[in-house]
Amino acid sequence: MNDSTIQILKEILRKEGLRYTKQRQAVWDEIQSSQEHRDAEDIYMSIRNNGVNVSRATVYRTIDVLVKNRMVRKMDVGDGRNRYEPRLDDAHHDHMICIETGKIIEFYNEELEDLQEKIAEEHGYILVRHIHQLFVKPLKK
Amino acid sequence: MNDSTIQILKEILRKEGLRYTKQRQAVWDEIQSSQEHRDAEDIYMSIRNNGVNVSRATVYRTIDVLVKNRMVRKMDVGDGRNRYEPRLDDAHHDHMICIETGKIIEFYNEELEDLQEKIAEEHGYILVRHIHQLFVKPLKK
DNA sequence: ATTCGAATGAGACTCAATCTCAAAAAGGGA
DNA sequence: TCCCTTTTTGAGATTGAGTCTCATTCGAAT
Repeated sequence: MNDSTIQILKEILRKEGLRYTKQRQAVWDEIQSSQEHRDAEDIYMSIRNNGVNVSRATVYRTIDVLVKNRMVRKMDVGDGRNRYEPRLDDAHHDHMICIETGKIIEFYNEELEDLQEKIAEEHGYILVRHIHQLFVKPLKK
Repeated sequence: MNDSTIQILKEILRKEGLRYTKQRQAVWDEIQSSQEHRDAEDIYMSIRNNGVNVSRATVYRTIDVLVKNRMVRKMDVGDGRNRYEPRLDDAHHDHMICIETGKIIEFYNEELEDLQEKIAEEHGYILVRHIHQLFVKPLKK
């Protein structure tokens, strides 16, 4: 779809020693087409509905490559199905999940990020990545 | 094993309208017997090795009750198998997981706790619970 | 165009967790 | 204690997300 991200994808595949295929392009196009937090099945079905033949195996395999190369963020919401969202070059954020409506709200807090690195260091470690989800409910009744 | 926690278990079951059985006691005894972060299979096998007949179904069902009643903490370490640890009345803590050794380190940081509540409130929500895992690697080479 | 290693896809497989339902056990009441 | 009703249990079947297999197809370098 978008010309510049096609180049980014090609670059990543080249760097990984992988070939550029229409299936890999289709997976990235599909994830990139929406800012929502979608599961693999949803992504798989959407690609098929767009007329591109692809298998679940390829969807999963491609997502792994995209996650590794920071084009896609993988998030575990605790219901057994991972969700994926495009990263592009946007800033890191965490998620807040409303336990009443299921709504997922993104947030970013610099202080929180710094604090986590500090805590890891205090224990003799360096922070590689983190999982952070706040399960919340609406304030006002 | 411990007399006072038997009463706590009985009280919870009564409150939930559930019967007190030796299987439920055995599951709680087993989880309570160690501070480690164990998976369901491990807990199941240990109970059987102690001579109590119990099924996986019962282990899972009982754990759900214990988690709901805050006697057990369920944690998702991202490898597909949930881990469980006794809560008793001990303070809340989060986890740091070393990606090189698999070691799980517990930590607690007041500032971090406060900050999370503040963030939820800023978005019009009240914090119910949270998932927070830091994936780290050793600092020194 | 040829070549050959990489990629794909259909479906088998894995494995944690859940479900089924007949049989066993708990907890009252008498 | 024995009865009776309801809950609990357990063996094994099932589910479902994700992974693996391997024969076939495809990409791209020459």
